[in-house]
Amino acid sequence: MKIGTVARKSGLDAKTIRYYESIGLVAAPIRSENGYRTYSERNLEELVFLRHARQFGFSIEECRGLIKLWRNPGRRSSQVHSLVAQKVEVIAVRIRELTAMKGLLARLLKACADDDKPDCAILDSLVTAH
Amino acid sequence: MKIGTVARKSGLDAKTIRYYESIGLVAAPIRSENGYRTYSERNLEELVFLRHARQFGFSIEECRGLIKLWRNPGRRSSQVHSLVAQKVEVIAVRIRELTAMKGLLARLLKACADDDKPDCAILDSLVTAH
DNA sequence: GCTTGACCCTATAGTTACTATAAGGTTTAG
DNA sequence: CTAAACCTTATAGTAACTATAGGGTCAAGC
Repeated sequence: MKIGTVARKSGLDAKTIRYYESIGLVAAPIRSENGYRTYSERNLEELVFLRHARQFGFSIEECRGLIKLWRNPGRRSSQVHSLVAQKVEVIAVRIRELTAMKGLLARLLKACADDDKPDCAILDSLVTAH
Repeated sequence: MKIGTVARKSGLDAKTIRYYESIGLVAAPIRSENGYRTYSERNLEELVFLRHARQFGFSIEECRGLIKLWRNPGRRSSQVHSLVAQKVEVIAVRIRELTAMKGLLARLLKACADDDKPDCAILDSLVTAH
């Protein structure tokens, strides 16, 4: 399989795949005579794994850890559980932050006249406190 | 006021203030004889405005627009209203995305045995589909 | 007069996770 | 034979800082 094919099958961009290789997140695949990267099914599987992990919000460095666990038969499922539980907590915090932000902005929106005059409660709020 | 003082008063880091100046987001303040930046109350007000706008999730470029509006007596409050309404929508989308992510991860957490054995439903899910 | 510590300055590189660009080589369909 | 669709590398750009190196300034205390 050439890079375009694994790109389509894995759902990752070819450039992203080369990038992952350049930072050592995935092993370099073998090359065909003309220098093209040639991927195996196992390579593809790894890329799919990475796409999913990234979609779940894991950073590249966290993905490194996940792959290590995945490749390690001596792992304990509790290790994975703990990683994911932590991630859920981080996401929950971010959601709370964004919800608060949205609430404040929505309040400002209501206070703003939304007309042709320059007076604007939103700008006023930004100058003073929130 | 020297940079350390406006930093404390505005809630921005001194480095951030220099950075904002370097990208032209705020005007360069006058310098004292020894080359130190000297800030006026108006400078401080602008930095406070920026901190608030950034906290509300506006990008640097959006902040540029907000400051322009703020400084423009011929503005219409509807212009500001529209900018903020758009931002609220973006935040709402992000919250929905994160909520979906969190839901999926929480489901995986429940499926994982969380014990000393290597078998892990989370890793399995990452390999196949989500 | 000298040191110490808290300031201030600039310039440059690093961060995250790609994305874009330049400038080329290869393969395949018509 | 050529044009499109691939593939290659190396380098720079993105957002919004943050860190580092390597220095200058200033006030207080001995």
